[in-house]
Amino acid sequence: MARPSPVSDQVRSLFAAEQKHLWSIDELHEAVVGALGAADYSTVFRAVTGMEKEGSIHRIDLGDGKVHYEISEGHHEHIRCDDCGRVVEVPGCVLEDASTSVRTSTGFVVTSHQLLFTGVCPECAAK
Amino acid sequence: MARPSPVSDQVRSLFAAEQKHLWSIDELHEAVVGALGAADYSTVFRAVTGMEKEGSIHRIDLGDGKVHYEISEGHHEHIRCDDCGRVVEVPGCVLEDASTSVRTSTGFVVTSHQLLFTGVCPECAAK
DNA sequence: ATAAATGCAAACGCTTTGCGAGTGC
DNA sequence: GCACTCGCAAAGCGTTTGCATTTAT
Repeated sequence: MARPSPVSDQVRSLFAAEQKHLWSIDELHEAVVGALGAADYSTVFRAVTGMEKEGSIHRIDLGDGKVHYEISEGHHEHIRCDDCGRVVEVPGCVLEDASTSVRTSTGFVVTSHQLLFTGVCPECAAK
Repeated sequence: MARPSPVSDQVRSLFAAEQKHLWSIDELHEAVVGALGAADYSTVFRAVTGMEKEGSIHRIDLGDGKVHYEISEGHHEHIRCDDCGRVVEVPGCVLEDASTSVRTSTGFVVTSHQLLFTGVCPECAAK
């Protein structure tokens, strides 16, 4: 019952690929165009929002006015360079049992979290 | 040399007030209009961006597409209810010495961070 | 006169949606 | 024929900016 969907498929492959883990819709669009020759931004957008509803990817807000998406497996945090804007993944979860302490202090049951460090990357520090 | 600036002053008072610590530009605008009778959104916007440059307030991104601002003193984190969207401040910094561990794992020197928990607030859990 | 604060309106950037056309099944 | 994907274009929405006006010094 499903028709071939080259654009959506390509978006999925991009997320599945190991090279990059954090994508803006724009970057995805560019990559899809590069791979398929042509693709519409809105099609990429719909593929992405579909995947988000499925739960296979989720939004990451880097505070730069653009929405980013990341594959759901392997939760982790990010750190962004104040200078060049580069974003790097912070291996491991820095917040192991913070949720219980948050629960006692606020009464909220923590379901998820998103942490963004900012700092200066080695390259920028070297300048 | 300075002219009276009722709008900017009002914005500053709002941040100085203890009642609310997290403001969207929209909310600030509404509050200023309520207090002064009239004020332009762009004027509030300019007051806010000025304060941000001064360093007296800083942006907080709650991932809802709007920019929020918060007074700089007393760094802390936030938790937002998945259900009703309510945002509550998490007392204390949950990340005491995470920065050194981040530094060893990524090489970045951490200058700041922003953490957003999401969860379910007591009221919504009661439903 | 000068410089600052403000209001108004339009531009902008990115996200989101409506709709019609194309196409496997 | 049907359901689904796609492309195109426009609408939204919040942020940002240009410009003219007002006003205290």
